[in-house]
Amino acid sequence: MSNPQKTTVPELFLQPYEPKAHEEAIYEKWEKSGFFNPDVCVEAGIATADAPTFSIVLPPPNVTGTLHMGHAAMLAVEDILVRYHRMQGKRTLWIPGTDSAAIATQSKVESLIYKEKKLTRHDLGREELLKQIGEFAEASKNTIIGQTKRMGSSLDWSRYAYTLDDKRYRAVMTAFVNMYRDGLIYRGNRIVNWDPKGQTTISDDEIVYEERQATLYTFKYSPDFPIAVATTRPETKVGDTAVAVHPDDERYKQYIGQTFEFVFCDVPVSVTIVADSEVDPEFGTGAVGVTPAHSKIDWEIANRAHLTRRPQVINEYAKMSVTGRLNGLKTEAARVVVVNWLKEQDLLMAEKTVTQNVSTAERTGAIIEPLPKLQWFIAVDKEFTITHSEIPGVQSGSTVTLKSLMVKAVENDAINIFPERFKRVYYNWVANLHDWCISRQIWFGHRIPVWYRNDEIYCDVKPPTGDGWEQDPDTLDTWFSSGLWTFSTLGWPEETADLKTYHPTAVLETGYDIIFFWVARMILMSTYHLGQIPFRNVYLHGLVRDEKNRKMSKSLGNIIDPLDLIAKYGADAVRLSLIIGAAPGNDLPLSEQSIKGYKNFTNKIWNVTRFILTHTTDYSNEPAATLTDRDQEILRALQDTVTEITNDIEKYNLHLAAQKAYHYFWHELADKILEESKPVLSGTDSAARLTRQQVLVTCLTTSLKFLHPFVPYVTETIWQEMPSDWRDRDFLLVANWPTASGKLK
RNA sequence: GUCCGGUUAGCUCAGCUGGUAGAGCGCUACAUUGACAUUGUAGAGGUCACAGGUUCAAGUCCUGUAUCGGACACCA
Repeated sequence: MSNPQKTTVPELFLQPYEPKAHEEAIYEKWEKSGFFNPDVCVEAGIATADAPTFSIVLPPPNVTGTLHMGHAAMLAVEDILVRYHRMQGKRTLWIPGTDSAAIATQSKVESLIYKEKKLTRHDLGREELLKQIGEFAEASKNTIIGQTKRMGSSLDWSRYAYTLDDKRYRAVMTAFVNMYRDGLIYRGNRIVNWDPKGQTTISDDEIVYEERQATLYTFKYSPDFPIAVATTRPETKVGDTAVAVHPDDERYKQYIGQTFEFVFCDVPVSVTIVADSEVDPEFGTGAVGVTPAHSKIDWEIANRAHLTRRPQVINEYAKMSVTGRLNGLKTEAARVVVVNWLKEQDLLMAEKTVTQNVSTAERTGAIIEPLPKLQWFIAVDKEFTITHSEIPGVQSGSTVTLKSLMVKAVENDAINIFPERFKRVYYNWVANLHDWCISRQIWFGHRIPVWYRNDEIYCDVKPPTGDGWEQDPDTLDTWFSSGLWTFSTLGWPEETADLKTYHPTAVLETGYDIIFFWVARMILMSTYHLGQIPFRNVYLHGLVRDEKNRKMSKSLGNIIDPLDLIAKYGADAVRLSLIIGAAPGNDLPLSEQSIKGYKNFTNKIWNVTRFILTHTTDYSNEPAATLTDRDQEILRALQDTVTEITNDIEKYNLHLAAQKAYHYFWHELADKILEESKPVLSGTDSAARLTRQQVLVTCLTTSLKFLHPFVPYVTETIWQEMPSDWRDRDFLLVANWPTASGKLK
């Protein structure tokens, strides 16, 4: 028979729970345990060597500064998933990393240097600028890692990756070379989005459309020109080479094929009338002035009409480069000059105010100037043979395009998206996708592995031998390397054990605003390079807004620093506030008051523990008398709660799971069960007293387990203080998740 | 133009496969040196935007209307 162990209530429970006093120490203990690393868990027998795996790569924060609430939400969601699956005994891996974020970081550092020293990157030179950016990135990286740890994130730091480190560099170079050899990366002279302020090309996704008022001018090129055209940009008309009309338009049919020569505002211009069925005869005059060098659509019209002459009349600084009075003027100034000239010549027929969407660069705010440039592109519509495919619905050896791979991976439910409605958004984007311009005229990033010598071109991971080779000066779009992230972090292109074990990853969790930039590109890269999907599930969280439901922004001054909140209320409370009430894909307003409420909850857990410890100093876990009816009822309710929470987590309804865990613990266990247990515990029926003690201990340990993914710090702090025979493992971090059926202990 | 989402308690939002509504904060009254005032008990407060429809039964499914918001595309 057992000797009831005599325990005492640890002293720290006599004080209210103070997160600050415990959180950092607990995180250190976790790190020291090594259990964030699945290899250690296997060695320690916590996970079996053949246990199922669960892996997530952390969306790497940019090394541009510090973490914001969006990052905090992301970390909370991912950590909950990871902790849950780790407790399920899976080989669970969550890989941390940071992103060099090419343009974002370079422009930030450039502006800092300019503010301090009034120096530009050209004053510093490539090497010096890169050195300073490197230092900035390093400092920023350390800040971010520190903040990430404060949130309680159980990341395997031994596998930390940085997009510019040596391993990732190799991956990026290899990816480029492979795609180049398959003909999927090509160099082409095409209209690109040129950012005159940033002096670089940008992708379609880095454009922000701004609605502005503009004037639509209808005019004739010269007095004897037979067709009037309309434009909001008269200054570009000096670069026109054609007027396109619909082939069936009776008004203009007779002119098709004719060429007209004239001088337009000092510039000699030659315009041919061409037929193009894309032209809408109902719109405007039914005729389009074609400026092939300064409009994507016009470039394509010129292609279809086989027009080879495409004079560039605007340069990289958004200034005119032509003969005559317009030369050297900025486009806006040139527009005024041209309009005045049209008026003088009596060629202007109408002016109309219209609202139009102006393309601006997301990063610099400059108005995008479409320019023809020799750049590197990824061909998304080009057919090729996929040698190896594990993608459902795609046979090895079949003919595919990158676009078709991107569609198939989602279409066949190989990849699930939560919430599902974003699938449509995804398809929509893929359908509208054009060849992706991947070269950037900035210095910070992965330099393109291509060298030139006279007419020779060399592309390989390693530089060519011999003299006279010059490397392409451009770097790659940051999303090129980000697209490789699920497998570059696992050691690709080496065939590592990690890659075999943890890819495809289980979940990709990120904000819905980043689905195109990143999610789509990871699918592209992974299906092409590995013949695998990058992840089985996509969980999209919403934007964190302030309590008035406004976006957090610098200009509104409503940015909340997660670290301030953690200092005030503890990481657990911050995590709960970012989960409860936040359905996937929906924005969530963050109010400090609710965080305060959740801090109270952590104290509630603390005090329930204290109560149970106080009443179980003579506790014995020997099976004694049979459970009372009420005891059994309590255990059944506990069982049901475990089942519901487990199901909700499995379905990625973390907000429901957290809500239920919270509600059960406070309003069932604390408010009802504890209250009604008081007379039992102080009563004379010793058998009933003993079984109730056992039931309460079961309720507590089980609750700590299912609460742990949500509020890891307070639950682990308590776990560490509990009598050892109440625990199945020394760390709650790796304790066994309560089973949904069977006995609870 | 195409697509999508919201409209539920004073505020901010949950509510999965349909069964006479929930949380946090706020409000009212009472209690309390008793695990916890970072508290407890009780309570007020909602015709779940509106109108039709399906159903024994509809915030929950269907149709339409209003209104707010978002994404994408874009024509000169």
